[in-house]
Amino acid sequence: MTATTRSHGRPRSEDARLAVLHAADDLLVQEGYAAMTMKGIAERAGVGRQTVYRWWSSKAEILLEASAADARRELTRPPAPTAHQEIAAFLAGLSSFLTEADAGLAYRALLGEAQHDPRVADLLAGTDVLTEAAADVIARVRAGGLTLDGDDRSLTAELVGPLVFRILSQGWQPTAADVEAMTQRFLQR
Amino acid sequence: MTATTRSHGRPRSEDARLAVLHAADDLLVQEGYAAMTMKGIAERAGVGRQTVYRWWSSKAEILLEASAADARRELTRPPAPTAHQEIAAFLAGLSSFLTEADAGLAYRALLGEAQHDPRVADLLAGTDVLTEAAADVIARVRAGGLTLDGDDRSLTAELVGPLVFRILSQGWQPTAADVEAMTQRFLQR
Amino acid sequence: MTATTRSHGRPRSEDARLAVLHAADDLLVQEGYAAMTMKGIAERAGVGRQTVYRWWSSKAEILLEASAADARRELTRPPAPTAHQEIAAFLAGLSSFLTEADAGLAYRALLGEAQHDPRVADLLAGTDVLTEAAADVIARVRAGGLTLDGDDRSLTAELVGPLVFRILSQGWQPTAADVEAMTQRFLQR
Amino acid sequence: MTATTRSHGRPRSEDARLAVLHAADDLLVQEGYAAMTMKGIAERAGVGRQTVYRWWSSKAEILLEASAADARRELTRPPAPTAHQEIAAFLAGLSSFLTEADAGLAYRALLGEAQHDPRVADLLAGTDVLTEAAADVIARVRAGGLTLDGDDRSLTAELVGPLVFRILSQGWQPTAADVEAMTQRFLQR
DNA sequence: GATTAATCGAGACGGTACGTCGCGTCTTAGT
DNA sequence: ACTAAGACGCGACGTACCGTCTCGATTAATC
Repeated sequence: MTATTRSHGRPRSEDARLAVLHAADDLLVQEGYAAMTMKGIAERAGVGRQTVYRWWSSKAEILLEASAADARRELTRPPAPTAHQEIAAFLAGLSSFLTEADAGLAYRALLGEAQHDPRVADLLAGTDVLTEAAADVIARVRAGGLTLDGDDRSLTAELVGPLVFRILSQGWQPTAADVEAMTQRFLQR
Repeated sequence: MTATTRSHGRPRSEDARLAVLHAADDLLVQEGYAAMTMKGIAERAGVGRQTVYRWWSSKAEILLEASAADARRELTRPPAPTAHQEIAAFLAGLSSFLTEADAGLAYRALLGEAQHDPRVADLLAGTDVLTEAAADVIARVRAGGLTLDGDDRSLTAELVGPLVFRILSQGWQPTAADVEAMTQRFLQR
Repeated sequence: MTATTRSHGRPRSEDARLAVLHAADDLLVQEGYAAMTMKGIAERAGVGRQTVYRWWSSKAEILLEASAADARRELTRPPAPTAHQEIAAFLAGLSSFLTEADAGLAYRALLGEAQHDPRVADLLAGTDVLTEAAADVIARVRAGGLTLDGDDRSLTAELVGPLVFRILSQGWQPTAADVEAMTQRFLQR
Repeated sequence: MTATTRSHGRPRSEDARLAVLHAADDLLVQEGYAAMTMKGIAERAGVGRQTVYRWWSSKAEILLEASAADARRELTRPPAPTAHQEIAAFLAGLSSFLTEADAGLAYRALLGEAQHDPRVADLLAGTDVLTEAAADVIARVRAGGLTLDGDDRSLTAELVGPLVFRILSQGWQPTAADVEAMTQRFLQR
């Protein structure tokens, strides 16, 4: 498919691409969101500014590309024997993802930006890693024999919504007991 | 308390204060978050920029002051006879608040900014109108005789979290049937 | 006249104005015309870029304001007893002005830029210090009793044109003898 | 000499060379000096940028090559019977060359650039078409029997300097009467 | 005819200046 | 003391052009 677009000209530099993604991630983690400017990213990456603008149209796109793979990996847990363990492990992972992981910081920044900028909202609505990961867990639990009524969308929202809301709005840091309680509540239906 | 500090000199202008609050709200609603700059607010309010900085230290403070009262009013519903109606009315109101109301737009903007800026996060953690309104509803339902196990924080998060998450992350527009389903799910415990 | 425009707001900073003019002159002399960028001027002057753009619309305007007074001073010679001495002194001064003086470098840069940019051409056509200085000399010589036929414009062009042309196009460095010869030629009419 | 260095490999494309020269000229005339960029020339010529840089090291070189032949042709007049006619025709031609002709525009641009850039100054000092054409006229007039004292350089500068200076510095548009007057002045020695 | 080598077009690369905009501060005159 | 006005130093914005560097494709002279 990309082979059809084989054109002349110097090919895109993979080095530059990776340098930009790493620079964006580093800036976000080390200097904070405000310091993650297009100019700053380009300079830290040792890349021309035009090169950044040529391939990404906003900070959000860079951040999404920089963090999506990490986020997916960090939100994925090996299968557990029981539904309870499955859910509990997922919620614990989600909690540390949102409060500690670099990719989680990026996810929160993206979700935040989406409230300001409709273009980012569209971007995020297309590929929401968090919802995807939750849907996977739901599917695995169902495959394990447990009956859960409700459509997938609703269930994923019920699984992650309460935890995400408390973290986003109150900066909550859930304890192991909190996670256990949430797990029981979720399965109590 | 301000009365004790009555000093001589020109008193603070209430006109200027209201003009700033209205200008901020108008800009957010009509021009979007990006256009809601300190400079723009001052100009639209017909107010000196220093006057803005003298009384508010950030856009978030202005927005909070401009929208908190409206948000509280819009999220408050008259008591309903049954717990089911109570919850359903609240969720319906919350849904339209977040997707249609000006104050809801402001709330989302604040929640978004809080993911980028710790100072805004603190501001919001102190007075989260959404959590407060949900806690009121929970209290009313309990006063109505229904037993709900779980602490208030957990219950409010379970009440609003799923809906809020789907709206924030996917731009969801819940239908009446969706609200009814969520209500039943919440009460099914 | 400016008193009528007395308005509110912080008044223009004379420090900033002078810093910009000196920075422009320094850059031109020390680093060359190519280094005399708006950005470079602002940085060397320790001034915001907006401040430069607020008061001058182009490098040419800055350069004109920075060099006009110096140019006028350097092209003005004390009255001499004879017409021959008057002309010779002026041509010698003009020669060193164009080939050595900082203000002369600025004048050449402006004249050069005028060939590229009609706006600079208009600027220069309005106040050409070189023509003015030559006209003064012509007037003094006439006041001294010498009859010179031809209108002022033509005479000034005949006085300075040959010398200027050779300097601009060939980078000529006239000797004392060259100046003497030009003087005799000019008066030989 | 280039013939001896005939190596194998693809030979230089004459099409590309002409396309570049025409593109440069077109851009200067139609869009102005500021639009005559290396990038713009290459694009308009339908030529790779490297091809331009391979054969010319600056815009000035392109412009010189693009305009020199035209300039020479336009400044050359057929011999006239009298010295007066010879000079008058040359000055009239020079006037229209500088104020109307495309090649004249290129010449002025080069002369202007030479005031900013020493490399262009050297380029122009080597082959100044205007001085050459004037020298030819002087030579013809002398061959016609008229005695003109002064070396060639001085005479050519006296012939063209006044006119060129007024055009370059004031944007003068000489009339036929002006040219006639200049002619008489020049021959009045 | 196959190989070789310099050229061609295209276009991405790291840089840097452009002119604008918003930041938060400051300095006026006026109320 | 507070107000509106507006200039200040600062720095990011997104764009344009700089001159260089790969690419695949051409085009002769040489093998």
